[in-house]
Amino acid sequence: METTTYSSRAEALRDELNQLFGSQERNIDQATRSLKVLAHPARLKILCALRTGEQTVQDLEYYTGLKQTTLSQHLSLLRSRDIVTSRREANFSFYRIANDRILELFELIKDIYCQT
Amino acid sequence: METTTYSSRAEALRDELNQLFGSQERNIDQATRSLKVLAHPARLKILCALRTGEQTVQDLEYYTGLKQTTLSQHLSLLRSRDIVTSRREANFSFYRIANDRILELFELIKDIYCQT
DNA sequence: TGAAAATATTATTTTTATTTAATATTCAAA
DNA sequence: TTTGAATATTAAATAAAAATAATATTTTCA
Repeated sequence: METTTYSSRAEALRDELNQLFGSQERNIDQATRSLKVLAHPARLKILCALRTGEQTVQDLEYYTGLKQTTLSQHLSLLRSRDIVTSRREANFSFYRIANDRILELFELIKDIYCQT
Repeated sequence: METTTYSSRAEALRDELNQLFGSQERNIDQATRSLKVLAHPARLKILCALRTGEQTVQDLEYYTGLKQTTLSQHLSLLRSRDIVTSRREANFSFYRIANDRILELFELIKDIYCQT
């Protein structure tokens, strides 16, 4: 029957293409999860604040106006996706943007959406 | 009382900083909404397919393996955030990446997460 | 030691996004 | 002028993310 033939052709083509960017299936998931973490106003604000260097949680609390517990959850998410890293000194935590690629990505986003 | 003083100082600082990137409040929302739309595996796949030029919905159906109705919704979202544009010819719709900035953003994401 | 400051975690509720399924539109061609 | 192909829209059900609130950890210092 026509429909069966047609859809199996479609499926074959799709499979072929999936194979083509096959191992990228995982890459796409990686990228998706990172982008999801970036895609939140509070977390973008945090990155704005970290743009020029590391900051304490307290500073970030001031910057963002978030309550400690909420901020901490956002930071935890950002850390889990390797967007930021942290170090502890006494009972202060310092956060910074994880690496230059992420900074580059953030700067591009800023350039696109913050035309000065 | 101490707490009141403390928190009002914090608030003042926060307000000052909000004012500092004040009009960016809107920019941050803009960026957030666009990033949210990018942050989905199906929609990233669509962009992969559109990377080299415009495609029909049918082609995208093959590429992504999504059913027509789901794909159409994703395309609608991408269009609503100006990530893609579309044109109609007969009863085919052709989609393409909206502009070079978006393409640039996508390419950077690809570079970061698809180390070949 | 134990109290307090700074930060982190967990559980619950609320909100938002996604999928699915059904239906509608638009256009071409018989 | 109605049939079918291609695409779009809407509504409902499901899943995922966020906010809130309560509590826990970690470290310093009296």
